[in-house]
Amino acid sequence: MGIVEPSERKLRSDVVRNRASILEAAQRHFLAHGVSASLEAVAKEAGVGAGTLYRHFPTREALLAGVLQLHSEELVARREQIAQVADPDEALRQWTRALEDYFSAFSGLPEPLMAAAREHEPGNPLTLPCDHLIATTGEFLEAAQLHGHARPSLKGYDLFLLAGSVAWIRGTGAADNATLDAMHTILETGYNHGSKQQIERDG
Amino acid sequence: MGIVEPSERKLRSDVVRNRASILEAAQRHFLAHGVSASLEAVAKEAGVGAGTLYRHFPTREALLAGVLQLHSEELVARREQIAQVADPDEALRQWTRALEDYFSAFSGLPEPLMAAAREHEPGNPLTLPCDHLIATTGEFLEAAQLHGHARPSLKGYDLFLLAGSVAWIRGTGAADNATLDAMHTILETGYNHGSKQQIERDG
DNA sequence: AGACAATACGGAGGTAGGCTCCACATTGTC
DNA sequence: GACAATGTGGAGCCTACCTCCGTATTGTCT
Repeated sequence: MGIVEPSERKLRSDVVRNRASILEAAQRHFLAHGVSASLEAVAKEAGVGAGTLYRHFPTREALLAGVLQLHSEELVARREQIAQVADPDEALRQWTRALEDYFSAFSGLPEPLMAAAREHEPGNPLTLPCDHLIATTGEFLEAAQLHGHARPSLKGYDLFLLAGSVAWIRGTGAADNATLDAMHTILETGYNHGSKQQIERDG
Repeated sequence: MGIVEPSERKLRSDVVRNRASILEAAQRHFLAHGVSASLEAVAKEAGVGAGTLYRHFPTREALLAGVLQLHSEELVARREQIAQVADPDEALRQWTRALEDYFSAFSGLPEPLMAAAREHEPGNPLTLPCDHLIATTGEFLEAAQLHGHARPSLKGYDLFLLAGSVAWIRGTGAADNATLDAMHTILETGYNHGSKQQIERDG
């Protein structure tokens, strides 16, 4: 139906070179200064002008999405691996931890991610990956609800947000490892309770 | 030992007038645009120059602390009221909700608050109120640990951060009421579990 | 190889907000 | 009423975001 035109013209070499250079520099700056890093500094470090950066990535979110592409692929790999786990409760636990790690890649990352999950406009380049993550969370959750101990009333979105909020706390630097452990324990106890009693009754 | 000089000179009338005007305008702008509201806009609305604003409140945190003063007093009143509740679990629940509401006064408020709780430098004017809130949380928590069902391993700081992270989610607008309810349920289940079993065993 | 058209580049420049500084105005006191 | 202390305002500098367009680079076609 639609006219398909896969690379009607060959990509110019400077385009791919600059794009890679920008992504590299952005990754470094986001790591060092969080998602609010100066885009002008990124452009300078990438050796391109501001205009070039904004042509490749019109918004900060677009640049973030580009940098996160690599991380997303890692997360997909981890998903496959976790899907092999027999115990659905343990799988859900591992997935929520993986999600939290993904959110914690850069300080301040949860903010644009949660915003993208909220506003379902197709304009935001982060919306697509977010929806994918929410769906995957829902799959692990449903398995744990059917054959494990996960609270039945929950939705994948709930756990998605919860992972985001813990990642946010991590990003602020306000929580040391002991506090983080406490939060994980509370959360995992909380979302597994409710169905546990039923199972114990049925068993 | 120290030289005490309580109001060596009478406060100038323009000082108190401007201070009040600034706080009023800031309250409005923080409400409307979150804690990142433009301080120049605040100054303009207060009818003062930028210099005056910055002399009264050298940093955004100082201005925030000023605006939060009123809220803090409300929270103290609520604390007194909650302290009357007989059931320590219920008291802890109410206090964490009150804390969360306090954090949710302005969009983006949890960020500077958590930062102030982390860095224990006396320079930050938000550190003092934060420490107070953490201490109060610890008191309610200890009561619930001794005579209720609260998990023994927890610290007041853990629940403080948890309340902050839920408030942060609220501020993003990513969570509707159903999701917020789910998060509260998970959290309250989670921080009450662990001791519950001991009590049931003892009972 | 050379020329041409399409495409991309870069940085100047406009906008906005944070924060400082100091000539001037206001205020309390004597 | 005069004087010293104190406060005021906004001009001005800085940093960052983002756009625009004259110029440079690249791929293609002959």
